[in-house]
Amino acid sequence: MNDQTLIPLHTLKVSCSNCSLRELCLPVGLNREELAQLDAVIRQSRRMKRGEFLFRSGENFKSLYAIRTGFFKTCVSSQDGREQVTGFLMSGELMGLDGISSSVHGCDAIALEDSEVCELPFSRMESLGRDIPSLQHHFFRLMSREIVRDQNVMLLLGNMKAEERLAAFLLNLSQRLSSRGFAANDFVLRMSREEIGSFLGLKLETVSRTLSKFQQQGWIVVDHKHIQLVKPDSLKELIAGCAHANGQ
Amino acid sequence: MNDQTLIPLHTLKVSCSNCSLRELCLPVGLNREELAQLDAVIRQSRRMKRGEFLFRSGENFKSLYAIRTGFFKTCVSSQDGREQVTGFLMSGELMGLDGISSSVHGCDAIALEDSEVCELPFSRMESLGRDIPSLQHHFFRLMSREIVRDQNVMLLLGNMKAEERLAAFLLNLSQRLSSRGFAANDFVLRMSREEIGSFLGLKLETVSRTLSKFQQQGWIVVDHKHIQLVKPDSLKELIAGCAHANGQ
DNA sequence: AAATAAGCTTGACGCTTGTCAAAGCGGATT
DNA sequence: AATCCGCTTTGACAAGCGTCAAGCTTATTT
Repeated sequence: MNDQTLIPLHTLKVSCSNCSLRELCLPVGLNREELAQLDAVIRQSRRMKRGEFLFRSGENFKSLYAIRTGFFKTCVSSQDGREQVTGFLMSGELMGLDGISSSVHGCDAIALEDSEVCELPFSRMESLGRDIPSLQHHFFRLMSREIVRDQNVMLLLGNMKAEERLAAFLLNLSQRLSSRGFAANDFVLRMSREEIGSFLGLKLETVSRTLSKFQQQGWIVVDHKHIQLVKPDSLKELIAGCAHANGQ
Repeated sequence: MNDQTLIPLHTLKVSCSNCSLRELCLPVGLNREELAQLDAVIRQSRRMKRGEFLFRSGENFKSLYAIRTGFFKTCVSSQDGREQVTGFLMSGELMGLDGISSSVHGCDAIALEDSEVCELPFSRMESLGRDIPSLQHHFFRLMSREIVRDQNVMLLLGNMKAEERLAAFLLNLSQRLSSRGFAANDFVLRMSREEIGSFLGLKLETVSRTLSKFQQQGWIVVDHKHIQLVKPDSLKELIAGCAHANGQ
């Protein structure tokens, strides 16, 4: 349900020298001068350890963050300690868009593995957008894409049963990983069963049971966090009829 | 969960001559020339009958629509006929933001009562934004606000029980109506029980039963679509601890 | 005005999922 | 290498909500 990358990452060389994120999540089609302007605005990348907060709900919003490498979750927490995971994000995806509306971050962003992000100071990106129309348009598209993603999650949470939710979740991960050049049917989950459950509106026991059920049916192989999709088509059948549920 | 109005509507006179929506959902702080530019871009208002589609999922996206008067729902429909209502929208609120990402509308927008909307051609708004920074910033804020709203709905669907969902729903409607100058505790629902249920991830019978339960407890009075909140504080207690659930 | 349809309420029942509990496993730490 | 702790799995049971069905009210049609 989350893929904000416009160009396939594996087709590009990532320049590690100065963390210019334009290869990762910014549009192609800029001329040399525009790229130079962009480079001047994008800050050095920041390295993060697993478990570290990139930002917290309530902090002042100044920047968007693009994931260079690694894996994050975003979540809103309630006063009594319950947390709702609102997304799992991987390389090339953007975090912090919800902070623009009130100049305060509306969620926490937490690294689920050692990661590297690029900081995009928003007000400078905004003014750069006025000089570079295609950049401005790209930001509107990114924000709209986030809205579409969220609506798909609403569909999932409002209409689907546990098995359908988990199938949609696995297929979405698979699709996003494969678009980044990783194996589509063999991957390692970066999040716990509890975090999956929070995202899908299920309890961790239900997640565990449902994964076991898929395995018993020979559709997947579960070895702790290592997942293999043996019969992805069976998973797809499960969510056939649930439009849009299979990611974008 | 949805209030995209930046200035209280009831403090403003709505100029009915030419549907300039700037009073409704566009920012204050523009000078005379900027307002003239805006007026040139905003199209005549369009009147709609109850049940009419403003746009449909899959249609080409060209414009955003601001509600001048009336009430809408937006929903995504699945292939097998199930529908998920993704929002209920009232005057001053904006529809169509999800279409920017792919140039195709991602949901249906349907009038729930006779309504009037203003069309905002997006590409012209986009270029106008480059000339008027505060307008550009306002659009980013509107889109971000929609993301925050959607995340709150995810929290509702993922974490809350039927009673909590319905309490949050009623209080959110109440708050948005009162910010428009209507009574906060006495209003008429424009949507059916089934549509409420679709939005809240519940079946219509559960919506009906839960409303009856609230009434039995003396918290509300239900007379078909006419709702009175007798003890709104009791509803608020119900969702205390569900952060952000009470709208923005 | 009668007839029909659509929406709403309420009850009985069953399924899905949550809750509580116990035990297994693996990774981290010392 | 041994111990501890967190995560996961699995079972038994309960609760909440969905499903099915009947009857009701209101709105629409003829």
